[in-house]
Amino acid sequence: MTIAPTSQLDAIAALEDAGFRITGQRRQVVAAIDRKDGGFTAEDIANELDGVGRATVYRTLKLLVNVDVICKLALPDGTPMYSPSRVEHHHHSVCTSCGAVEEFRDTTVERVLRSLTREIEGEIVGHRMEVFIRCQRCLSNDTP
Amino acid sequence: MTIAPTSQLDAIAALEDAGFRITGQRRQVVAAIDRKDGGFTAEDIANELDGVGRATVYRTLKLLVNVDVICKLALPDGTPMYSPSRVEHHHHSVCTSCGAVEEFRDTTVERVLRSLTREIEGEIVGHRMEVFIRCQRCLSNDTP
DNA sequence: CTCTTAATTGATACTTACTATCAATAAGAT
DNA sequence: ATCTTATTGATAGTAAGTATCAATTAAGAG
Repeated sequence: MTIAPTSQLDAIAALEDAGFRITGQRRQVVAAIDRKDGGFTAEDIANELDGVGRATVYRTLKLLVNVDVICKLALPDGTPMYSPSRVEHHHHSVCTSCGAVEEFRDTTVERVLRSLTREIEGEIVGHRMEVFIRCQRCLSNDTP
Repeated sequence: MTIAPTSQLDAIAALEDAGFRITGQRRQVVAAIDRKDGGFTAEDIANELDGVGRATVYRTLKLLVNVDVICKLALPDGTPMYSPSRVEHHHHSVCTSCGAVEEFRDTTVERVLRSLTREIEGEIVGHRMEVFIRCQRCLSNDTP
C-alpha cells in the first residue's frame, strides 16, 4: 500500500481553497502535524506549540477535519485521537497499546456499505470504522 | 430481523454471573435502561434516577458495557451514546438528527474483518463500526 | 438469623476535551 | 495604505466522566 504523503502545502492549500485565511498560527499547527506520522492528540499539538493558544489549536484541528486533511478517531474507550488523512476513502487501525495509527483502504468495506443500503432503513449519511490492534512492535515487546 | 429482547433479568444475571453484587441502585439503572428502546445518554439515566448518585450511574454503565449488556457508541462528533445490546455480533446505525439507534447484523462485516487479517500488521483485538443515517421519520419531517 | 468483611455507594473535587465570549489583532481585498 | 471582517487568546464554562474516601450494605460463614 503506497501512499502519497500529504504535505504542509496541501493542508494550507485546502484551507485556502475553502476560503479560510492563512495565519501564522494555522501554519504552525499544520507544521506540527506534519512532524507526526502516527496518531496524535490535540494536547500533543497544544503543548508543542507555545506560541499558539489552546483554543486556536482546537479550532484549527476542527477546520482541518472539515477540509479532510486530518481525521478524528477514537480509542475503544472513546479517547479522541487525530491522524493525518492521506488515503482518499480509508479506515484506521489503532494499536490499543501504543496508540499507533495506520490507514488502510479496503474495497470490501465499501462493498459492505453498499449492501447495507438494502438492510438499513433511512439514508446513509456517513460511517465510521476502526479496527483495534496490538501492533507488531507491541507484540514483540510482550515476550522479551 | 427479529430480535430477542434483553430483559431486566438477563442484565442482572449477567452482573451476578460476573461476580458483582446486586444492589438496589444497579437494579434501578437496569430498569431505567429497560424502559429505553433506542439510544440513551448517561445523563438521561442519571436525571431519571434521583435516588442514585451520578458516580454510581457511570460506574454501573461501565460495568454493563463490560458484561455486554449495553454498548457504548458515539455520534460523528464523538458525543457518547449507549444502546441496549440485544444481537450477538452487531453494529449500529445512528440517526444523526434524532439519535435513534438500531442494531444490525451483517455477516459481510465479519467477512471484511477476516480479510483484513491479511492486510493489517499485528493482531486484531477489536473493532468498531457505526453507520450514520437520517432515519425514515426524520426524512419524512424534512418535506412536510 | 446474625456476624463479618469486602464490595459498593455518594458527595465532592478533579480531569479531559472541548466550546463560548469578546475585546484586540491581523489577513487580504480594494 | 486602508478597511473590513476573520481570527486570535485569555478566560470562563460545559460535557462526560474519574478519583477519593468515609459510610453503608450485600452476601457468604457460622
